[in-house]
Amino acid sequence: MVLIILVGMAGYNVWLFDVAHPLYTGSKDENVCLLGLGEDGRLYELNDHFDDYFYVVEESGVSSLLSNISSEYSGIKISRVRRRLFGREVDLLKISGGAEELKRAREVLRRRVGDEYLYEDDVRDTIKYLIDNDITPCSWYSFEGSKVADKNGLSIYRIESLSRVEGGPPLPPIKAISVDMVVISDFGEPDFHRDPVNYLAVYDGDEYHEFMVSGRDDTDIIRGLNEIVKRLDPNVIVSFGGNSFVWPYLVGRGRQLGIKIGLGVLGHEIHQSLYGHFSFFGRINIDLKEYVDDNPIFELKTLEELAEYAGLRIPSTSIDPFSYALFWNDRRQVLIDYVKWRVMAIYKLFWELMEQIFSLSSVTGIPPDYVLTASSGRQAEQYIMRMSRKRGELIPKVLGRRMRSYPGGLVLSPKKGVHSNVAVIDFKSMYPSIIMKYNVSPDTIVKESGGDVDFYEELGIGVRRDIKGILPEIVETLVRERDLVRKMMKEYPRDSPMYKLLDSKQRILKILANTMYGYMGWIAARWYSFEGASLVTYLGRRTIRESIEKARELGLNIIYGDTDSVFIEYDEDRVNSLLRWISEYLGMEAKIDKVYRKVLFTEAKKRYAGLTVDGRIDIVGLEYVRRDWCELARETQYRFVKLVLEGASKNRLLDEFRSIVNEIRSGKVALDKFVIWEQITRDLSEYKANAPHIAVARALSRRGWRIRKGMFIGYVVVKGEGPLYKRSVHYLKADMNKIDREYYIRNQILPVVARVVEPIGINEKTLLSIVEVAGTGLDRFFG
DNA sequence: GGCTAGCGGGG
DNA sequence: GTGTACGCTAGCC
Repeated sequence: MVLIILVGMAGYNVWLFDVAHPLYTGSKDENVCLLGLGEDGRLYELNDHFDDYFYVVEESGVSSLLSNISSEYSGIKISRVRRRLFGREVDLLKISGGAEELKRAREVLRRRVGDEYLYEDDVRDTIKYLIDNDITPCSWYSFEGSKVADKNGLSIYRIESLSRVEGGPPLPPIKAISVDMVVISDFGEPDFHRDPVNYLAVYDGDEYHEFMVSGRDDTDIIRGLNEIVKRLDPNVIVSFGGNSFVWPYLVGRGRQLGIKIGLGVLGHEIHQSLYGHFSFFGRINIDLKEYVDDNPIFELKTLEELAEYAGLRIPSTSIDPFSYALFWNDRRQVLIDYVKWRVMAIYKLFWELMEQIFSLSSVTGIPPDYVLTASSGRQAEQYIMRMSRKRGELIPKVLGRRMRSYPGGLVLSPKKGVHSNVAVIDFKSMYPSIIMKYNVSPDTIVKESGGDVDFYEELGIGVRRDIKGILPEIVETLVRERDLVRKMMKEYPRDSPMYKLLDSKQRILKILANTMYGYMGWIAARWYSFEGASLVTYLGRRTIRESIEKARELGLNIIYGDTDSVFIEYDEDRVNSLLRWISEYLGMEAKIDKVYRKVLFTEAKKRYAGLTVDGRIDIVGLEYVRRDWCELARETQYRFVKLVLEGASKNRLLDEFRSIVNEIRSGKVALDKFVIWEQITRDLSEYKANAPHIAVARALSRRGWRIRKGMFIGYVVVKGEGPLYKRSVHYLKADMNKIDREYYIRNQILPVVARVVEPIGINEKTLLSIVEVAGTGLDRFFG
């Protein structure tokens, strides 16, 4: 890019959303392009030239190799540069040139010198282009350039200058459509080689468009999709499960029928790209399944859960994909109505979540097209890559590491029982604070003491003080940015689009700061540091231990503690002096997070229930919050927690237990309350043990279903002989009359109730005796 | 009873 | 494919 303004050039504001290789160019040297939307919603392709490059460490023989390479490939340029790598200066040769020559040069060097001497050859040119020019997606830029062409709604320019614009509108006008479909098979999993798309639905916010299979011929569906996308010309195509199912199926189906899936601008064919996401040229592909998949508030990762969370209407009938074939054959209209609900919900959810997705993209620098596909580790890494460039540091490589684990947070054994008036003290962003305060970073870690180094003898790890590490700098930047964004938010009404955008942004900045420690301890991270991660947790343990010692010294009664929190019997003055001490002597910030009027602990760590001063019930770690217990058990535990915290008598609790046992035996409890959900976490062939959900998954697999990692298997236990895995059946195949109610009473209800009543003196045997006599008619003589 | 496999949620 | 600590059930000997 040059900064000369030529006569006859246009200058516009664009909201950039992607980087790619151009579809149309005015000259051969235009090899990258930015895609953006104007303030009027017009689509721009902004072409530019970018010389890709990589670095090589100057080892013996490299120079002669390079002179051979440069004489063989005329486009190659070589220059000497100095960069930093993990805080140390290194001299390197920078090799740049056209894609083809560069690829050949890389191959020669990899073979002859070794991969470990090359740097940034493993970073995509489009990514480097964004980073080197400090361009972040989902942000406004003003560009100047000359027009190359105008193609049916796509304006193509050659960029001459580009500069960031602050204070523009939150977003340009955006057109979105949602897509969902029905595919079925006579035998388990639909296969695109064989099974047509039966039904496809598109919603544009105004009209519902549907396409129906004709016999077993779905060519009109595939063509219809191409045509409707061309006609509606959306900027965003949103789906739920697009990257994992809809797009690969449609691409496969199109190949089978000899029809291109031309959903990109000007009919450009969709293709698979980074992290496996599908890319439509000029349009943003958003798959909302990826949003729920890495958000722990969603238990089963369904569209219904997401819709409920956003306050949308939930359909009266939800249909599991396992039952699509059944409904298609017997109750087709019900299925079609359900898909109609889905596609409309997907559309509405995009507008609800749009700000979050675009903020995540603008903060991390990953285009919105695959920012949700990228794992949180990759999101953090992309952010670090930008910062490293600004600091003149190389992007390191991931080579030769072995798995090692290190100790984590400190957890105290709780004092069993029900405690009154307990304050929960926690450290504000403990790990990010430690990273900043102690300068812990992959580039500051040393193994020897001496010089300007803080040395930790217990670990044999030191930290340089002469430079500020990249992670501390990043965390500081994130914290500072967040403060700024929070200040800006105050200038907008709470329901304005700008407020929503800024609120999403500040949340993402916080999440990103909290991710940095985990990132550093992740073996696949470019900036992996085993020592750095170990030091962070070590300092965390030291901080909490010292705080607990001080609290005891002050005469406070410690009930429990975990990693960055301490539960203390609340004595306002002494707790306040503890907080002051933490601030003054440890240089860390701690606060009272909440106060429990009552809190119940068993002997176990990481499991408790509390009643807060404002009347809310918190349940942590207990079965109530776990999906691998049936809903009946979870609800029952909640009732007992509430009773115990409210001070119910033992007799009252025993009566309650008796009545639940009787209710289950009466057969009045609905089937879905007995379903236990468990996740498939690996390939079915890798399981060594016989577990119920695996046995059920294997049965589904035999019936033709592809069991993928991440799927949830819902099953119930039925009457019969032998181990559980031999009498567990998929919930859709279960018969209400065959439910083993005694199993549920003894192995689901009894333990979860016992857990929360034992601390107040009711033992499991007492409950068991109720199970054994209740319903026999003798129970009224006992208790 | 002692051990392992597997899972999920917490900080 | 961010991290470690932990509790618990079921299967198996």
